[in-house]
Amino acid sequence: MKLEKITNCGPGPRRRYNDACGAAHGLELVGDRWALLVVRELMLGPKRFCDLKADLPGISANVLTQRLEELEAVGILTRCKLPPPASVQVYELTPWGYEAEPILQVLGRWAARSPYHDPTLPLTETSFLLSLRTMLDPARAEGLRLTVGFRFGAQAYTGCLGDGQLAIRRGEAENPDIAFEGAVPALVAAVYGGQPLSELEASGALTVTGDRALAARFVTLFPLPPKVGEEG
Amino acid sequence: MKLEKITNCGPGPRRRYNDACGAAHGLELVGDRWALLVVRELMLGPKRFCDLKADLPGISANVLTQRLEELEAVGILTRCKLPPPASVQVYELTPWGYEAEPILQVLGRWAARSPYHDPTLPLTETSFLLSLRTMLDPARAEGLRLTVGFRFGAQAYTGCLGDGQLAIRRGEAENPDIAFEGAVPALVAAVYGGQPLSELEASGALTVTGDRALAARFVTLFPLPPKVGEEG
DNA sequence: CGGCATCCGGGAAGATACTG
DNA sequence: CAGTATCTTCCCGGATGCCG
Repeated sequence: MKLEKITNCGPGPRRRYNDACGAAHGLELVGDRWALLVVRELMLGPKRFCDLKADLPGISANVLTQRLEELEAVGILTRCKLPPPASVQVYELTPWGYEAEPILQVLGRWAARSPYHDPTLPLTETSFLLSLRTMLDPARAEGLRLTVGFRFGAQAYTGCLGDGQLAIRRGEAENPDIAFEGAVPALVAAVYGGQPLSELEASGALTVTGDRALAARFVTLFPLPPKVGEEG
Repeated sequence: MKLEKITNCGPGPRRRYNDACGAAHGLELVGDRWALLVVRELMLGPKRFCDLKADLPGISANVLTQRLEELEAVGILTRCKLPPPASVQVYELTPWGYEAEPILQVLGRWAARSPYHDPTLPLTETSFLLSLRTMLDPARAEGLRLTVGFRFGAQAYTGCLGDGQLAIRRGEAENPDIAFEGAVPALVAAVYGGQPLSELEASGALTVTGDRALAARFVTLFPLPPKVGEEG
């Protein structure tokens, strides 16, 4: 039963598009419901089944199982065991899987202009950090080099800004120029809501350490595109 | 019943992702089966229902109706009547809808590296011409300015290459530097298969007019990305 | 003929319970 | 924790028919 699934890579003949267009093939690869969001959640590094399930509220275990099988069968991710003593099974994107990030970026940038986009919905740590990479304005970041630490509860991330790009990895920053600690919605308010850092700190939602003027500038580097109908 | 559909824009609550991530919202907008391919087929200008259905082999009339309703409800396309004497109803992308082209490009470029991509499947005129825009290598086109005519049976298209970009519109070219006439697969063979124009002309599959040396250079401007596993 | 509604079968998605 | 089994619901795709 599992062997059958692996041998027919991708959807059955019924669900193929029979179209040489690359975009059509892309939809066969990651166009199934939840598939691209699974890829998104793995974009900052491997995760285990339960964390994926927790970070994709609404997905059911059997659908997640099926998507992971399909994405593995076509070479977008691999199932691997962490070395002892962890020895847990995790799912990790292949190099080609990591190359899917521009899909998330272009789709996200375009959809952010939608009148029906609701930015008040919940956001995972991964998708917030990826959104920073997406929305970073290279012009505003011109000539700026810095290391930034993020801490959301237990998990820490490190961002390195330079050459108009923002690299992000899991783990504590070594000697960050600035660091943020708090929940995702607080950082969203600062970066996308334009709420002053001082207010968020006063309310206890966010803790900022390091060069505070630099932090205030950092959160302005990520302009949202104008909504449809507004000038732009 | 139709009003219900229009008032709940996008999928029902069950099928929403409940995720503020732009990519997730993008999937709610164009993530349904066939939706993005409908957008693709409209990318070079408005089309009528029957032509859409013919250009998307496999889609059924009711699904096409449903996708057109949904895409109209969220503002990606509009249903409009051509002026008399044509007076036919056509579907046309909104300006925001046309801005979805980079999604097709990024998805297509990424999926072209897939080991399972089958370039021998049929390709519509629209998706072939869009693929030229996608795959154009600005470095190879450096300093090149030309007008190119395409004719596939009844329909003609005009391409304008300049500044490392290729603009394409429907209609006969005025004074093209080069022109191709034939079926899509013949042009595919020339551009992506590396088959010499002379061979294709000898077999009668393709007719080339204008500056033949320029035509031979033109078809080399669209390199395919390396497959996964090959260097690149 | 173009556009759309209706009905039906198959299959994918979703929810829940259960197992190694 | 990492899935599997089962059941239900809903969507997709095909066929048919209505109506302008």
